[in-house]
Amino acid sequence: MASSTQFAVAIHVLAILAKYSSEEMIKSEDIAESVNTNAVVIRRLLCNLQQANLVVSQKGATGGTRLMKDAKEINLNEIYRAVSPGDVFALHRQKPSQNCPVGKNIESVLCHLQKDIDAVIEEKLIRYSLADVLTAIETGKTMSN
Amino acid sequence: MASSTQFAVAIHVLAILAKYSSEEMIKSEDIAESVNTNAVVIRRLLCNLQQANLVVSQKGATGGTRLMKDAKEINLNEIYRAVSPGDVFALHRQKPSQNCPVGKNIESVLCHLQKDIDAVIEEKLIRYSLADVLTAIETGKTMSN
DNA sequence: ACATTTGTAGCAGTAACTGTTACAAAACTA
DNA sequence: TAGTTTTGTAACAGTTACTGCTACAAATGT
Repeated sequence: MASSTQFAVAIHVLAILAKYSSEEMIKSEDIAESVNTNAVVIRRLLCNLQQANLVVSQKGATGGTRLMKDAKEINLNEIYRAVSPGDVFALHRQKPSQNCPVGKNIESVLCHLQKDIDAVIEEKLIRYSLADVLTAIETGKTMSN
Repeated sequence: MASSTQFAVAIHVLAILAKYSSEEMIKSEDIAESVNTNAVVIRRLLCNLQQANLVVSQKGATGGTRLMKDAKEINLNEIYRAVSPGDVFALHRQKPSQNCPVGKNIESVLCHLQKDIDAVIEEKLIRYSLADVLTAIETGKTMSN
């Protein structure tokens, strides 16, 4: 799976904002340096996070980005959904043969399974807050729910 | 995410084998027709399933593939691991800056989170058997654990 | 006016997966 | 033994998605 790094980077970005943005707006350039990527990649990601009402950005000379709410009030599921990394597994590319009893009905079963797995991921992620992540980063202890 | 269809196709293939292979070995060509893809794609997948001891194949004129154990004895986690669809989300491509306190420690936090999510998926999948899938396909009822 | 920063379009490079052809190896049939 | 069938595997083209980059308009403060 050529799965996306967006969720990982989003957590990284938000952790930086949680740690520093209460004092001043943080520039995409500075975030990019910590993440070790291009500033445009960060700005693209920040657009998604803005749409999810997790951060606010401001243009101009003194511009930058800050968290829109307290790190305790942001859970990892919100972040996950904000960057919409798609499903855990993909369904058939080509529609299965409708002549085969199995092919005819498997799609609906797989679709339900997909949602089922998605739900357990959500249940897990919702228990962790951005503040928990920051604590784990600062103390070196693992998160536990 | 360009995620793989392999898990979905694997379930499809195994459901066909569960339904039909007790009577005779099933050819990759016939499976491919139901899945609506090329026979080589199916054979590649069957190789993985063989390595996981889920199916047995035989070359030659009367060859084909059949399940290696009863559909009740195969759970979806075994199938998921057999086709190893990678992780739910990817970690950073480029190593984060080790000069930034967040960048320095985030990788280990994310890695733990990855394993954490992987574990809940496993817990969920392990509760469903291939027989459950076949029942859902044949009755139209959704699987519940 | 000028400098700075976000927002966004557009493109190249990379990586992964699917689909296809081709053919060797194995196993049965006659 | 010769011929047929099927798996196993290599090799390659096409597609898709993501990342990284350049460029520039729009906004904002000095």
